[in-house]
Amino acid sequence: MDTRSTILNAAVQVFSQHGFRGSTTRRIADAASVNEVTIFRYFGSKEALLQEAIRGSDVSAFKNPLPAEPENPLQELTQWSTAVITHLHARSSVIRKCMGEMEERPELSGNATEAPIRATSELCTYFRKLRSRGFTEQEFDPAVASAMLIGSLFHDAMGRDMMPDAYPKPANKAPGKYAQFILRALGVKETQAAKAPRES
Amino acid sequence: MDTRSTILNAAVQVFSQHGFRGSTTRRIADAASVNEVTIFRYFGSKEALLQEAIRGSDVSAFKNPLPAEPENPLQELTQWSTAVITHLHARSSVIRKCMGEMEERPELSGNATEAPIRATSELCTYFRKLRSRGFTEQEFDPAVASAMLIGSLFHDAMGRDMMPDAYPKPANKAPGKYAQFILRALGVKETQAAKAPRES
DNA sequence: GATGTAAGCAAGTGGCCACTTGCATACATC
DNA sequence: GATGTATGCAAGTGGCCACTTGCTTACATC
Repeated sequence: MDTRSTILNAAVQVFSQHGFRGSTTRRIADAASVNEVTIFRYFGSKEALLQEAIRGSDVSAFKNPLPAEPENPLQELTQWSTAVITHLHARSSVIRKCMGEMEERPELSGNATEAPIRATSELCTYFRKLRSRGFTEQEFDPAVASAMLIGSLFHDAMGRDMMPDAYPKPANKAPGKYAQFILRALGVKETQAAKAPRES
Repeated sequence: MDTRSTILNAAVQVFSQHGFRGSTTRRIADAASVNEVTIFRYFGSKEALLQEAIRGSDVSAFKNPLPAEPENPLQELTQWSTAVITHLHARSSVIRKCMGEMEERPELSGNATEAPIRATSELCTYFRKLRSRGFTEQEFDPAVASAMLIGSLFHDAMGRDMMPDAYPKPANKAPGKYAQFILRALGVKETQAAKAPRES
């Protein structure tokens, strides 16, 4: 890996542990096993380095689309939720730091909102499709359903480490339970969702 | 108000804007309109001041109990959710900072987890009571239901300011919609919940 | 072997920070 | 009027920080 990317990776790692003010150029240099001066030669300033490091990091790069045509809602939604929660949990430190610093330094983590917004709207169209394809038997507001699922996944990914008793166990089954709960509220038939895996 | 509490309040306010490292004693002194030296005379160190300020602040003091005996689930849950979301939203800056700094400085915001844990378990027993009193017509896991409602409220309170389009509108109706959605998944009769307000 | 480039190293600069010290002022209580 | 207490003010100390400068080393390419 070349020096530039080494520094960028180290910067993200240090930032996720210490935040902006705690990410001293010395610490980043040490983490990258690079001379401190090299940082300034490449990026000019700490500000510029961290901006590039975080905006360029994969914090906001979540690519795990829901199927365009729903076939087995429970399975599809469980899989998607699991992917989302895994993604969020793996990045929980950076996300927490970004949330804490966003008001003070919006230019740093400004793009952190893109991913959740996209995920929510993606989920929303999936729910609408469930309805138009006749999977649901209840009236519901897709915006509410998607905000709630995202909220549950987010909350779980951020908080479970600190307060494990506040969430359903075991952790790896939780995404499926959230998905199932949502589908029940939409009136998606249990059988249809439960049987399908055997067919495949 | 006496000098001591003035300083404590100023400390919380500065912390909520700048985090621990950004809360310089000079800034706190200015915010409290007090000489910087006075801070050290009262608290000895910045660390001690912020610890007392945050642990003593009402971040974790949420007192808004659910009724011991459910009568009108939708109304009760809506009211409770509204109170929770209002409380969280009013303190969102401090909460975000605490979340970001908790790993690095657990002694500072260590008690921040108490409130959500208590709220979740309170909610959980309320849901159990709904079931044992025959309000529900579906099987459900109360732990999942409560984690999801808390998650939705938390996510809304933390994120709506930054990405208003990812949440149901209008904001003041959202808590009721979350509550209603949950109750629907539990199979609590719509009529019973919807009519009740007119009876009172 | 000359030249260019990437990186290290040592030292320094000015600024902010937590915290200390010594002294002055105001006020209240005896 | 003396004493104690709460606070302000000015100055300083040592440390860390972002950032700069000047020089050196290592390597690759011509």
